[in-house]
Amino acid sequence: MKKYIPLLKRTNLFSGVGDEEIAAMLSCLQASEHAYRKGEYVFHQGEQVEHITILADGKLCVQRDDYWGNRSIINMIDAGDMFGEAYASPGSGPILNDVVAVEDSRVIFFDIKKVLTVCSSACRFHSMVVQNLVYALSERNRQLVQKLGHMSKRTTREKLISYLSEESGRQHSGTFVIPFNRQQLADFLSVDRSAMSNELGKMRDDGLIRFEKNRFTLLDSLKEK
Amino acid sequence: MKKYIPLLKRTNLFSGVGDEEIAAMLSCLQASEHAYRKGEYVFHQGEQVEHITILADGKLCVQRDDYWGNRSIINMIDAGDMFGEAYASPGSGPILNDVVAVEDSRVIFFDIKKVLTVCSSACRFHSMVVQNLVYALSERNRQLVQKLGHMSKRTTREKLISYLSEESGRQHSGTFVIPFNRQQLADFLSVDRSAMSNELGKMRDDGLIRFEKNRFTLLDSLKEK
DNA sequence: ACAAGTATGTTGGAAAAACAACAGAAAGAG
DNA sequence: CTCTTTCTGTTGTTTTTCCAACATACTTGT
Repeated sequence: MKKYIPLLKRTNLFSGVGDEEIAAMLSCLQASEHAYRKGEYVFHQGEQVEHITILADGKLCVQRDDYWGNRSIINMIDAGDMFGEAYASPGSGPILNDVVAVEDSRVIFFDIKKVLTVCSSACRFHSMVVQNLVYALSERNRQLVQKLGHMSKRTTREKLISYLSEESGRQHSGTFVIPFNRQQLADFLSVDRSAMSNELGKMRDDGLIRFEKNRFTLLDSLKEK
Repeated sequence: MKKYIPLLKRTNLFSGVGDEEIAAMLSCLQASEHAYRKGEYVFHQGEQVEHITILADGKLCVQRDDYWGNRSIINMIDAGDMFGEAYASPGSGPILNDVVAVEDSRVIFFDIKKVLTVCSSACRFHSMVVQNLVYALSERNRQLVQKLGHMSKRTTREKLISYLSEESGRQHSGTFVIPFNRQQLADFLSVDRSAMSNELGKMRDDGLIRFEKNRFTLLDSLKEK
């Protein structure tokens, strides 16, 4: 597990914690790892989650398929991101989504109870981890509210503008890469893929955006809106 | 401020903390209060939030109006609920929503930095409050994901079923009261009010639900879906 | 290089939502 | 109580999305 220390140092959860402390906490928090092939499930909907996890490598998708097969994507998880933290509270109930590997991935698990129970000795940095957890949770919170902002738009075009504008801001550039293919983007925004593809074409014709594959550029005429 | 101790004891944030400790923390966390008339704003969109707050009395609405005047309601806040906690992290940026009193209300403010900085003396229970904060944040998180679940449904009827089913489950009863009037419910689900009203009528005609004013009943024929 | 599979774009018809306008019911103020 | 305002439901029209089917482009494996 020690090979992950450089990675963990750069995560939100262990931000500000030194190498030795992380090494100590790895056992204290009962860290373990597991590899998943593309398409395998890390968590199934309805499952009781008792670990906070960090994605060491690969890419995961938090999604949910309803009874009729309509897929809804909550978000994508990249290397270094934490997930499962929303189930950190006792009595949180089962997870509402599936978490699926969209690339071959390796995941590090931490015992949720150990994280929340400040241990008596050794882990002087434990309280810092708890504080980092607060930060991460509140950030995730704001992300979800932003996503609600996109989804609350009434038309496909408005949803796209809302999402692409946020992504542009987040990446501090008018040109940026999105972590979705077309079907995934449609599932993320809860619209029909073909209709969305159509709308993207119209937006390009209207001189609002440019794109090839996953690289988008917002044009000035869009900002006047 | 001491008059609020009985109320605070029952909040998520101070759960498990005794009267004396709460009294001590009131000054430690620099608690203050403010009253709002119906229609007044507690927070404006774009404002920098530096307090965690608890609603002592009344009812608030977390909402956002876009450029064209379309209103989107994130959630309602009842007495005893906490809000603003998503802005607990430094560098969280400004709040994305308005928080408006929909009834005359009283709000208690706590300095966010004081909550997160464990003080040296006195507050033995401070770390418990931080832990409570983790629980509250993760619960809010799950709530937001549930709301995303409703909004990701494609038709107004599906959104209504999704929301009403959740509310029924939350209140452990097939008959329950929702905290919205029709316009608010429409803004919450991001649909047109008149179309929603229409759909509710059809659902009643189809024998799926009954309702008068804000009291809804889910009928058995709905559960076969 | 080729074939098979996957991703993206395009179209037309069916279904649903948005919008606008209005009528009746309920709530609140004086 | 009466008047005013707000809330809710209804209808018809317009706009948008959904869906299904297909064509083309791109990937991947061999």
